[in-house]
Amino acid sequence: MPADALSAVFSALADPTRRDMVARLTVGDATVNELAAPYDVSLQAVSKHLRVLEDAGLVTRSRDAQRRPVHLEAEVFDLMTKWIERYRRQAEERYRRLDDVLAAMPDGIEPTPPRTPEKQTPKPTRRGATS
Amino acid sequence: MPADALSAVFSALADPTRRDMVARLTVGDATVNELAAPYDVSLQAVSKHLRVLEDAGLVTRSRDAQRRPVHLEAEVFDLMTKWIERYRRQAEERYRRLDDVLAAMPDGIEPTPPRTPEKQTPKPTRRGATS
DNA sequence: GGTCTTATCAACCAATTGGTTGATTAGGAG
DNA sequence: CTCCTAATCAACCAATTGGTTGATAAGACC
Repeated sequence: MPADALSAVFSALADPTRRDMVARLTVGDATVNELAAPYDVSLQAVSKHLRVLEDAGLVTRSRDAQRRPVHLEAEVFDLMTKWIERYRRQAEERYRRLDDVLAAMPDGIEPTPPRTPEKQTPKPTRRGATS
Repeated sequence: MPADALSAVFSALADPTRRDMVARLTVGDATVNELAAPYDVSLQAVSKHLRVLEDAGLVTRSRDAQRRPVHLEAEVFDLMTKWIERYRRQAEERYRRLDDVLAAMPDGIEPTPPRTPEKQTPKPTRRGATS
């Protein structure tokens, strides 16, 4: 039940069984029983997994008599993809720039290392944990 | 400590503080103290977060006197991206096909709904949980 | 040598998680 | 109405998680 959406999605997919169910659902909607079939766990456990996926917005459930077909909401993937790509690109960009600097550098001079040496932010008390 | 790499990565990024640290590290390597500065938690807590990120292969730590600079390993992102893209594409492909079928359909006939109606897999006992 | 800084290890704690079993709801079939 | 099927709710349990404090290790500084 993490408040923010991104945490919920990552957390939901951190479980191999749940990832497996998502994979299964790309093939088409399925009932809880159908989803449970491959796994050696109780139906209730599967039900719980589905709730996690639902809370994360990865699946929705509709109604068909006493069955509750589960449907994959692929759009949520975009949330993750965006987050990942953003920082991946940023990190790669950084290396590219660093490589350029090193390449352009005449041998023997000190390059001001990329380790962010400057500020040390004294940071107030903190130990008492205000929140 | 999930055994499989993908679970470890997803799990590591399921925490907003840890995602934040990853974001910070795209700018450049940092020491534990530098990483801890923005957060209102103990240094030990940050140390633990870093261990989770390290176990997931998202960061590595080197040595610089008594400092342990943390370095982002952006390649691991690919693991996730691959998994996500695979199933996202699969899901989108499925809808595309479904749309085609519906579009090609003359009005008024029963389209065999996309809800995977066929097999019901009797599945043996199961309730006793063998593993 | 002592002491300050940087960081980890160790024990503990409350909350969450993934699983269980048992009871219950909801709807179709006899 | 009674029974069967599909699924959820509820209570419980062990393991994991994110946090804490206290002690310790490893170097630099004087």
